[in-house]
Amino acid sequence: MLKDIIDNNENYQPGLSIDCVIFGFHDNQLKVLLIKVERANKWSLPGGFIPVDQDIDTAAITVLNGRTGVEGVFLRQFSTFGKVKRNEQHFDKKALEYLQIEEEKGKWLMRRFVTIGYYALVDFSKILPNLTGRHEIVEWIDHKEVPELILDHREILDKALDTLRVELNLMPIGYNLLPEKFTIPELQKLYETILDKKLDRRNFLRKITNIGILTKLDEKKSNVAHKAPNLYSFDKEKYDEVLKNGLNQGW
Amino acid sequence: MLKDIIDNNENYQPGLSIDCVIFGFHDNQLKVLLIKVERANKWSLPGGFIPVDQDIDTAAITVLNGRTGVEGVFLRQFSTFGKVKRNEQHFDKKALEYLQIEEEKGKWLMRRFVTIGYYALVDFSKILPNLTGRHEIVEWIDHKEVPELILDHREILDKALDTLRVELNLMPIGYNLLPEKFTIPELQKLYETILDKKLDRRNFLRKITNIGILTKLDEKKSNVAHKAPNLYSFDKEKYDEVLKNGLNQGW
DNA sequence: CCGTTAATGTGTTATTGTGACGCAATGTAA
DNA sequence: TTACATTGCGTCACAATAACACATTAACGG
Repeated sequence: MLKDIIDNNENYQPGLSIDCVIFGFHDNQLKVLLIKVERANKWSLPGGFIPVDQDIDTAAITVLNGRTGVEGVFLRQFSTFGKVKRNEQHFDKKALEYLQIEEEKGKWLMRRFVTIGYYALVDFSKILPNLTGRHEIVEWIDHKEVPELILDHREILDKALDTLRVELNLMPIGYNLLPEKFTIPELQKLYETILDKKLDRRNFLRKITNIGILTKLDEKKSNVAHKAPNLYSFDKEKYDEVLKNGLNQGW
Repeated sequence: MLKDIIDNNENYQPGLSIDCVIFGFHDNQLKVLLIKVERANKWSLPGGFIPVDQDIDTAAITVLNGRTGVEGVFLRQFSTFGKVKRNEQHFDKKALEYLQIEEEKGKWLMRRFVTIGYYALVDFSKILPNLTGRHEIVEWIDHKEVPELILDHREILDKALDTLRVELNLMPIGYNLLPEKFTIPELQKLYETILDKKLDRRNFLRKITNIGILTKLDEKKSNVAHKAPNLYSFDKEKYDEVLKNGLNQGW
């Protein structure tokens, strides 16, 4: 796969790549989709290169799709990373040998790569991790327990999380991370997890319902301990409206 | 200049550039620094290429510095633009001929360029426009009267302005756009101009002073019609604190 | 079968923030 | 001196928010 790209490197944007931070929510944890290639001992963000005949946004969708299979999800460019030494010594001679890439062609990989960071919000329940079979492991990992990552991927992940926290105040986020039907406590847990702080149940309910994007369903969650919470869904139409205009007006 | 870069194109990041949207405030107008090269009939944002041995943020500072001469100003990356056709047919044969660039070397320029957008907030009074002398015109232009721009520079400018409007709600902006001493009405005009809407004088005063980043000086503006307004300055220390923590907490 | 337990749903109150506006103070110009 | 535009300060009603009290529900253990 990588070899194919290198061998036809004139078909790809040189010195430029895309890395995706894919967020999901499960078991009251904010998870990140990470991959590990067979030979490596560090994890990395799913990423890819940019065909010269594709918009960068399209290339990002391709990367996301290749890993998750889902379409039409929330995907947003958040920052571009280009420190001089960010991928220095990442592909050394040994690595090139292993990948069966000729030294001459390998030079394409050795230069400084600038990478464009995208973050995605996906419905955890709709994603099959490890759909691979190729020489890599794909796994959802709690954002608080992310192991050492290659290159500057840790920095990229942190920046994505920062951006997500800011955006949480500007737009309704839950829609993309939760299944169609969900409970208010679940939504609150999501907010608490992202913001890493406790919120008051009752005030949260009032605030979130006042936005006017939730539809209370005539249905309760079953098979739960204690009182069964009511189910809600997002009102897509009003949701899109709020998404367009933003939440906080400020001035 | 451009010829030098092309002739030594192996020293620059291929297919990647930087464009800066430089904002200034003067005469109650939000101005943008634009340039026009001699032969062209359209204006463009100041931009440049990225030396392979420079961080992209450093390269952006270089671009800004080359145009304005100021240092240590607010400069922030806001988005990266990479549509396939964004610079199609920008450098045609005629242009290359005019620039005395060989056709072979010119190919470096002909591919799709991805550009990283930065926006800067500078103190208008400290900038000398048209410090050039080279074959280009540098000019401050009211953001409401920006003429047709090359490529997708209009889109880049619009996005910068959108970002600025959002950031205005998240952090204190005025510090970078106004001279050291300023009046509340001036600051209000700045906000009104950026947001393109009228604000109530009295509520604005209350809100802006409550942030706690302004120091009321024992000095009034002189030589003005009507009542002389008081002068203020930013309390750098508190300003930095607020800048770090943000304004609106949200949740 | 019933009381315990740990959740959810609903309501109350005090405080703060915001929008809309009144009015006096100030300095320029006629 | 007066008219006038602009600044500075204050008031009021209302909305938003934080903190908290209490009733309701359903599983579970005895």
